[in-house]
Amino acid sequence: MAEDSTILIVDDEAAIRDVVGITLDLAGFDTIKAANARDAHVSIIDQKPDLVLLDWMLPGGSGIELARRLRRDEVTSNIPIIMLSAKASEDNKVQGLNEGVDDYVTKPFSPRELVARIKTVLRRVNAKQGDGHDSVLQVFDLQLDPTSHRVTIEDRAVEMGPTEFRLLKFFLQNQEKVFNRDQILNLVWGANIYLEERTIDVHIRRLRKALSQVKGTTINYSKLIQTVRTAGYRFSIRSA
Amino acid sequence: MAEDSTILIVDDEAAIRDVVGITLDLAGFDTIKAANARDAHVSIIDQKPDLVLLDWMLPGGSGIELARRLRRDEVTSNIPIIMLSAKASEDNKVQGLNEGVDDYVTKPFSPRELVARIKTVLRRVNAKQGDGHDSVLQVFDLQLDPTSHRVTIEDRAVEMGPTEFRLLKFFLQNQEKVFNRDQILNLVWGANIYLEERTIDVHIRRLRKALSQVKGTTINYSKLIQTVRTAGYRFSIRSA
DNA sequence: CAAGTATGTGACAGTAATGTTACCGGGAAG
DNA sequence: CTTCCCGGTAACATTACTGTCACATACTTG
Repeated sequence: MAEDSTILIVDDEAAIRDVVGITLDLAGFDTIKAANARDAHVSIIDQKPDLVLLDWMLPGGSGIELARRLRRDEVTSNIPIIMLSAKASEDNKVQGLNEGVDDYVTKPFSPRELVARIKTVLRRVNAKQGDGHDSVLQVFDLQLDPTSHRVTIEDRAVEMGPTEFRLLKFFLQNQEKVFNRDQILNLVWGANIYLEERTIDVHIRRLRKALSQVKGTTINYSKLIQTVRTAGYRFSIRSA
Repeated sequence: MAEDSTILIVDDEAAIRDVVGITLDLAGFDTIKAANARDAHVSIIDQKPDLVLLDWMLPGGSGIELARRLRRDEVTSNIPIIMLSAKASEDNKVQGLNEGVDDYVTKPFSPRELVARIKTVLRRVNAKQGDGHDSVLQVFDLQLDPTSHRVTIEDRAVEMGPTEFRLLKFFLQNQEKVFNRDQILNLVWGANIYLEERTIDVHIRRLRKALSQVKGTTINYSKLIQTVRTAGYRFSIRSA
């Protein structure tokens, strides 16, 4: 079995992150950590954990909010979520499960219980979908490898910042479809983040610039990112 | 998008109403205001706002009471509600969400956050209704794809401006029927906008020109847009 | 045919949307 | 602590679209 599954731990308290992290390490899981909803969302988009352990109480944006957002976005909608909470209230529980959360664990919990629940959820999910996971995304001679976090054109490395990487990955996974700035913000940056929409234009510019780095290619890869006036941006291999 | 949505602001403090009102005005929303639950209810019935911003604490009838009432009445039950509150307590939040409230914003909040949340809720609500709305519209070898925001004739791209795109989409959805300029103005440009009716003729011209871009087709697609003298325009396939 | 009305067409200027550059502040790395 | 990198923003530059006009053409009516 995939005991080397990666779990993202989202909690604002470092102590909890550490305790849970150690528990899961001992159980043979890989762990990533995030202290707030924004970082969590970035990590999820970026690293595609196999499961998210999500605290109900998060500063600057509740966990339930993030859960809802993850469910809505088709890229992240199949990542299972287990909610962590100090509250034993049935109301919360019902609310959480309604949001598409896979399970609900109340603090305090025993390590053994937590691990058991994680395994149960993973088994259930894996049974549903035989997953070919982080495969390399490719368009013509452009390759993006989520695992090694690397982009190449005709086997030559393309330098870009983390945000441009996530943006490109998003586009590669959602080609031929126009997204307005609002959608891009929500899907690439994450929920509960409030930025100027023009920020996107700048990152689009940076991404196009990065793709133009590699000279002498048959295809102008920066042209694949198309502006659709008043509508947003689109990644399309149809241009000529 | 329809940024001309109308928002009803319900708060007993005039200062808050003003601040929020200005914020939403700047974001391009229309606003109505109410100082208490009764006025709010009247305004909602009367003007059918697209969304209600509702203060938690209201004199003579709490906001949550109003929210509950709105949900119960079938006429108002699908109007989204965002609760405003000075209380940061999670309990309130959970209770609010259980009452069918769509989102919950605690004071103090940044204008940007408020606007973003409103947009998110509106998008979610709008998405629910119009999901079969995104199918490809086709007439002979002319295709208009709302998702990729693209028009093709025999798989070749047709360039046109945003207004021409909307116009063509409108015609494809309403074929064989004559519309006068007034109707076209209202249905394509939107209500409460005043333009010279002749403006439409110009856009019709531009659309016809765009459709003539693609040469060598069996069908002259620009001919499908027909002038009906003294009556308006009609999109009809009965002529080719 | 002439006059009157409706629509086609090309050009123009204001403006909205996007492209581009530069700067600042925060956080990580050393 | 300093340095460097990066993300977000603002300011400026550029592009593309919109709406209107003026004139041309077509149709209608008497």
